[in-house]
Amino acid sequence: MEILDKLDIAILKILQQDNFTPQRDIGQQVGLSAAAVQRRMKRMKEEGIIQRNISVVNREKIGRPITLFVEVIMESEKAEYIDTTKAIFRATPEVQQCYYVTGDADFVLIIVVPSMHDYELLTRRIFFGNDNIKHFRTMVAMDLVKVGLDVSLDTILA
Amino acid sequence: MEILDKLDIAILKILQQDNFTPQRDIGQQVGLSAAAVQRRMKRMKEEGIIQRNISVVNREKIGRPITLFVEVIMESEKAEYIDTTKAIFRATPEVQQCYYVTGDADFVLIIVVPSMHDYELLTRRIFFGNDNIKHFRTMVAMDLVKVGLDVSLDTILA
DNA sequence: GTAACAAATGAAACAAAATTGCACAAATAC
DNA sequence: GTATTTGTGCAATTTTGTTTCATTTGTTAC
Repeated sequence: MEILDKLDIAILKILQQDNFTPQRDIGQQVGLSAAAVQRRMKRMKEEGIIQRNISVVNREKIGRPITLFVEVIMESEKAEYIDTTKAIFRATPEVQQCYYVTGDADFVLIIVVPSMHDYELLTRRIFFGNDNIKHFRTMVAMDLVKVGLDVSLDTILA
Repeated sequence: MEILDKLDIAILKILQQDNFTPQRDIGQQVGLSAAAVQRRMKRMKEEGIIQRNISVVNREKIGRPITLFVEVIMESEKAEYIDTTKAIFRATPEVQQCYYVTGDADFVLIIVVPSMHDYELLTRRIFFGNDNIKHFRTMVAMDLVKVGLDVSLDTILA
């Protein structure tokens, strides 16, 4: 099976909000037994529909209050250089998210650091230390209006 | 208590990767009993250090393969207009993330949709339908190089 | 229509994990 | 020094997750 039915989606909606919800409670909400919920969760995990199960840590409370947006423009878009740069971003813990994009920029990064000073040091390491980077443009987040990895599950028919 | 010690951080590191790890296993890895792990998890949850516990759903597998970056520039930065716009973005399920930023743009959005056509329809609703939006600039993600909400916990002393 | 089959389910038994109570040890306050 | 607070491990208890199995549901073949 590869397709999701309404029950799967109802389960995912709950797990996307709180994956510590007991299977019994989920079952009650969606109209299934706990065993059925458990089997569906297992299947969706195996099929990769549920990618990960994680705790989200509050960045402010642990001393990383600065969130930054960075657009990176490369000198050359040769696959080799791009791949090297991807690997660097992937390996840098302060880079929370990295997207390779079309449009005005080549990469878009979300960076989380303790202070602007730390960001400055980071730029020296990962931007100025990389000859293939032509230019980068930084924006500082003032308000984390909405942060999550939720996917809207409303209009799914599949 | 408000401060995190080394054990808390070790626990968070594990939970950030996989919050289904049994407390017993966590305890073994960090050198605590399961009960102690459980108490620390409870405390961190209550203090908001652990913000949420969630499942991450694979966007491709459920028919939402398009990820977009949008920079939004407002006509006016009056608090009233900004707040209204924040509320709209917050309430739009396709808007997965929204940051209010300084710099060239006012908002940065990450949007997840089934197709470019759906994006076009969305832009009509949330951008063209909003007089306070002067301009927006879209970039299309070709590769989700790194996606997560992880916060680097390496250099914490606190 | 009905027989045969496959897939998914619920209930119950079972296993594993989380939670709580309690006594004790370390650190802090007085 | 003693009292107090805080955190701990262990063990008992409770809750949750997992497996088993008989039944139901839905489908296909005849």
